[in-house]
Parts: sequence; C-alpha cells; structure tokens
Amino acid sequence: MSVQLHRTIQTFASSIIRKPKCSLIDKNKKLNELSKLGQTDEARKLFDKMPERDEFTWTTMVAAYANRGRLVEARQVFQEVPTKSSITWSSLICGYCKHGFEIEGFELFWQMQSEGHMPSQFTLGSILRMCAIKGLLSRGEQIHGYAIKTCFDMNVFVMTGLIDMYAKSKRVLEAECIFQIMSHGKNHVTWTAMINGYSQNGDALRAIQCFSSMRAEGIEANQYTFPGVLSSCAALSDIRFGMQVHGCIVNGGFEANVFVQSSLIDMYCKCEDLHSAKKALKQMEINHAVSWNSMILGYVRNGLPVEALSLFKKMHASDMEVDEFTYPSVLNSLACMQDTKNGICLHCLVVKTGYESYKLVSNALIDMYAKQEDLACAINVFNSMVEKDVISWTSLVTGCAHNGFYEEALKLFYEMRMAETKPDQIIIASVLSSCSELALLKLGQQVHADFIKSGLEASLSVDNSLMTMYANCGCLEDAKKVFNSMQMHNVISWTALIVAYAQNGKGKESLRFYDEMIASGIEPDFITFIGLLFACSHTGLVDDGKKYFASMKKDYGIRPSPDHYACMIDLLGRAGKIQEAEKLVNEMDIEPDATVWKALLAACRVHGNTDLAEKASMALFQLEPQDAVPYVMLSNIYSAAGKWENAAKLRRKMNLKGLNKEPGYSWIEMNGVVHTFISEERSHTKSDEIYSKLEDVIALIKEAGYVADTNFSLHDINEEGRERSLSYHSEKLAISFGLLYVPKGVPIRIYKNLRVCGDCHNAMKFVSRVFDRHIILRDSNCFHHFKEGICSCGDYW
DNA sequence: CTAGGGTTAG
Repeated sequence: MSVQLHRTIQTFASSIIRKPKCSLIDKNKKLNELSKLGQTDEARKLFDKMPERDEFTWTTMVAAYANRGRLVEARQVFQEVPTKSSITWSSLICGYCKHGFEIEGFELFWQMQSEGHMPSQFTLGSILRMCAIKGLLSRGEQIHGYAIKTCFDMNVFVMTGLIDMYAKSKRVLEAECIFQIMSHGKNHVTWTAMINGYSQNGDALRAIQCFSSMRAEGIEANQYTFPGVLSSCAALSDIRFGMQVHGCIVNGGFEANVFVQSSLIDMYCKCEDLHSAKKALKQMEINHAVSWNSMILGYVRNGLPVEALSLFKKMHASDMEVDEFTYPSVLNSLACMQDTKNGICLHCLVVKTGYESYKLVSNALIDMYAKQEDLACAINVFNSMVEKDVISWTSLVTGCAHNGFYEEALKLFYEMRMAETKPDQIIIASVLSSCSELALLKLGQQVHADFIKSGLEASLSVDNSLMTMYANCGCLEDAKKVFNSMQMHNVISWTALIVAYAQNGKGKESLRFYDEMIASGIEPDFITFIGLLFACSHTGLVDDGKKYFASMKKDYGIRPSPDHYACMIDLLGRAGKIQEAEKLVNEMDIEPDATVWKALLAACRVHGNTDLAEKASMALFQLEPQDAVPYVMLSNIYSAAGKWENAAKLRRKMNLKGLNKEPGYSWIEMNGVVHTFISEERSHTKSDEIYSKLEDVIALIKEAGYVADTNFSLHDINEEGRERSLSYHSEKLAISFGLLYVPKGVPIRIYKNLRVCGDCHNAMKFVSRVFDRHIILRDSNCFHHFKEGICSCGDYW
C-alpha cells in the first residue's frame, strides 16, 4: 500500500469515527477555557446550549462556579449531575476549601465517602491547603490520620500538602519528619514547601541549606521557590548567597516574575545594597506596587527618608497602584525627617483615598504624629480607630514616653489591659522603661508578673528593659537575676548590667563585667563606654577611666561624644584633678556642650574653685540662657566660699531673668501611693507627726556624732537659722516618714529629683546606723545604699 | 478536579 493511500484511508476513517465526538470535545475544551478565564456566565451560556454533555462537561461547570466562590450555583449544578464521580465531588469540595468554608468542606468530604466515592489525592490536597491557610492544625492532623489509614501517606501530593499544613501551623518538626520519610519521590513542590516552612518559621539557615540540598539533588527551583530563599538571605543579611540565588533566577528565566523581583529588591535592601536593589527595580517591565513598597521601605530602613519620599512621589505621579503597605513606609520617612507639613498632606491623601480604615496605615499615622511630638493628633487618630490592636496602643504608649509623659504611658497600658487587649513583647518593654524612668518598682514588678503570666516567649528587649527597670529602682540583685536567666546577651544587656552596677555604687564589678563581655566576643558600643566611665568616676578609678577613654577610639573606633568628655571631667574633678579637667575641656576636638561645662562646674563645687566656676558658668549662660541650674550652682559655690555678696547678686540676677530653680523634692512610694516631700513644707496629712519625728531623729544622730554642715545651707542668715532650714530638707522629711511607716527590716526607698545634698547624705549615714535601717536613696545621678553608717557611693556622687 | 509565593506598623 502506498503511503499516500494509507493517509487517505486514515483521514477518512477518523472523519467517520471521531467527527460527532469531536464537537463535544471541542465544546468541553471551550467550556474549560471560559471557566479558567473566570468568564463563568459565558461558560454557563455555552453549557446550557450544549445538546450533549459528558462527565467532563458537568465537572467543568461545577468547578467553574466553585472556583469563583459561587457555591450555591455550584451545588445546584452538582445536584443535577446524572452520574457523580469522585472527580465531581472533589471539584465541589475544592471550591468550598478554596473559599475557606471549613465546615461545608469537611461535611462534603464525609458525605462523598458515605455515598461510596473514594477521596482522591486532589480531595485531600484541597482540604489540607485549607487547613494550612486557616491554621486548622487538629483538622489537618485528622486528615493525616485518614491518609495513613487509606494508604495515602506515600502519595507525593498528600505528603506535600501535609508538610505545608504542618509548617503553616508552626509545626516545623512534624513537617521535617514527613519530609525526611519521603526519601525519594520528592518533587520541586515538596522541596518548596519545606524551604518556605523553614523560612516562615524563622529558621533562615535551614531554609538556605534545604535549598542547597534541593539543587544538589538536581531538582529545579521555580518562581515559587525563590522568594522564600531570598527572604532567608535577607534575614541573615547573606548577600553572597543572595547574589548566587539571583544568578539561578537569571539562568532559569524567572526574573520577570513579580514575586521573585520584589523579594530580590527586599533582599538587596535588607543587605544594605541599595544600588543593586535600585537596579532590580529599574529592570522591571511592569511596575508593581509590592516591588516599589519594598524599595521605599528599604530607603527608610537604610536612613534615606528623602529618597523614600521622592520614590513615593514618582509612584503617586505615575498613577501607579498604591496600597496599604505603601503608606506606612512613607509616613515613617516623614516621621524620621520631622516633616510635619508633608505629614499632614499625606494624612489628607490617606483620608482621600480611603486608606484611613486600614489598621496598618492608622498605626503608622499614630507613630508619625507621636514622633513629631504632636500627641494631640496621635490621640485623635487613635480615638478614631474602630478596631485597635496592640500596635495601635504601643504606638501611642511609646509616643507618650518619647515625649516624657511617662504616667500617661502607664495609664494607657492599664486601659489597654482593661480592654483585654493582649500585650506583646514590644509594649511590655516600652512600659517597663516608663516604670524605670519613674522608678516605680511595684508597678514594674506587676508588669513583670503580667509578662510571665501571658506565656509570651522571652525576648531580649523585655529582659533588657527588666534589668534596667530593676536597676533604676535600686534592686541590683533582681537585675542580676534577670541577666543570669537570659539565654543570650547582646551589647545592650551587658551595658545595662555595667550601668546598673555603676549607678549602684559597685563600679569595680562593672569593670569585671566589661572584661567578661569582651571575653564572650561582644563588642562595646558608645553607651557601654559611658557606663564604664561612669563606673570609674564613681569609684575614683582615675587611671582605669583614662585607659577606657583612650581604648574606645583606639580599639573600637568610637569617637568620644560630649557625654564621654563630661564623664571624664567628672572623673578628674572628683579626684581633685581640676587642672587636668580644665585641660581636657580645652583639648576637646568637638565643641564642649552644656553637659561638659556642668560637669566642670560640679567639680569646682566640690573643690571650691571659684575662678574656674565663673568661666564654666559664663559658657553655660551663653549656651543655655534659660537654665537656672548654672546660676544655682555658681551661687552655691560662692556661698560655700563665704562670698555671700556674689551669691546674692547672682540670685537677684536670676530672679530678674525670671528663672526658677527646679524645686527639690523627695518621695516615697507606699502601697501604691506616692508621698511627696518638699523642703520646709507641711502639706502632708501626717505633717505634725513627721516634723516631730524629725526632731527626735536629729537629736539621736547628734548624740552619735552627727554635726550639721551649714555649708550646704543657701540662706544668708545666722548659723542657727541655717541649721534649722537644713534640717527640713525634703530628704530628711522623707526619711522621718519612712522611719515611721516602713516596717522594720524592709528597706526605705527614697527618690529625689535632684542630687542629694551633702549634709543630708551625711545624716542618712548616721540614721542607717542609729536606727539599723537599710536606706536606698536614688537621686538624679545615682543610687546610695546606706547600711551601718556607710554609703555604697563611697561619698563620691 | 492539580499542592507551593513577595512587601507587614511599634
């Protein structure tokens, strides 16, 4: 038979055998196409017109409705299906699962079995996917059990679904277990599920290792694999691996995928390579909001708010789609720039475009206004929110604290707890630092307890703030306990410990901790050195101080700031090396600021150097003309030197300028009530009792050898009057109250807003011995632990 | 009827 003839017969044969069937196949094909395109109503029209329908026709129509979420219609068609198969059931179930209808999905799953149809890998796959997305762990476990019973536990589809379900439910170990059981037969989707499982559960290193193994086994990655790998590179700041992945992406031809592109941009931004990120953004053919969002956020995070704003302007001008992720980054950049004008403009735009109702956006608005110190606006946005979350509260709480309204911050936290919003680590850390600022030990302990009860995981920032809170309340032991309980310490933890010991009069321990810190491989930062210099200064370790001061620049490249200089001047001043302190000020390679001059002035006070004091004061009068402190200090130095006339003249000048000294006051917290005392004041309800107790106290300590030091009296009056005013200092009123009302054996905790006066300091030492009490006095500079006539500060403060 | 994905505020 010739070839020609053979072909003719074949064509003829197929024309008679297949022709009628072909039209059904073609129509089914068309129906499926319309369904995939989402043209469900067109599909229905075609379906209705079809004179002949087979199983595929019916199933496609059910799926067309089910996939678009039109489940009522899907079920109607389903019920009309003449002969249902496992596939028909799966199509319907898949629709319910895709749209999150958990109850209906499971009902149909059991129903199909009772009607004699075996679920397939597709049925289980759909249900597992729903469990994964909705985090239905126990439902997923049920399916896992079912899969084992029905021998589906060797099926790649089902196993992959299980891995994804466990990983999305934060059960990485279970996911890993299934992954390892599947020694062979893992496909690229299985690998991708595992990689993303690691990456989404914060195990970036394993994600990357898994990706490497995948490639080693010769499995090709695709557009679904790369984003997870790239975000892991970003989390580890591993730009070298990231660039290799970029190479794979180019090789595989996946560059054009928007998901891949945006994760590339994000990776480069997080690795601080803005140049490469920008290049990736430029190469995009279609501009996609997510990629632009990543780039804008990258600019903000890398401290380039101006670039972030200009990118947003471009985005806005080009009619690009802007979403709820765009605004927070831009608002954040305006917060960084303190750009209040554009802040308001952007707020207007948010309102105009209807994005105010997005929590993400409103929270960013609160944060921006708070950072721009416009608490009223922040509160306005907060109050306008229908549904607040913990971040809304945190933004406001931190905003208050940032503006120095610590009490308001604490009240807000209380309100939040009353509203039964669960706290998280960040708000706890923020609230603890407000407790710390106000030295509210009881409240701080309650927040600590609240945190433990919450069952939240420990976090570095919470532990670090707990340490600071306890240290700031004079509870050194508790601060150390927290430190010891921590699994990891960063430079902030160590610095907190160093500062805690330094301000509580244990500077030598601070220096020991510094050595331990270095030994553990953690590098100090500029705050660590402030702690160290503070420790040296309060312990009188001049040589060590000089050594650290030199080391910070030499060994760690940290340029001393005015604060470091101030510590050094303080250190030299206390040690009586006034000339050296003056020399250091003159040698500074930066302009000395007010803190530096104040340190010098304080040094002059201790050593009665009026000439240098005048010089320092002059500088301060220039730098901070509205500050009363230098006037008071200089006047005190004059008084101490017996130069009453100069002192009086200065006081008059101060009054003429309308400057008022911050009044000194002391307080004691008892049973949640703060008892405040002001020198010579009698507003306390137990005032009579307190003053009469004070008479007894003075008499008793005098017997033990206390002599009033009238140098600390500021009044230009006779000796007896000066002594009298001295005995009514706020610290002394507070200690009398403490002796009356704080039970024996419990430390008396006194707080003072200014530095403790020298005479009061001396008196406290006697009180601690005569009355056998532990007195903890926190002044504006450090803690004084008085015990058995000795103070922990070693009389340096 | 076919599993898997990026940006996420303090």
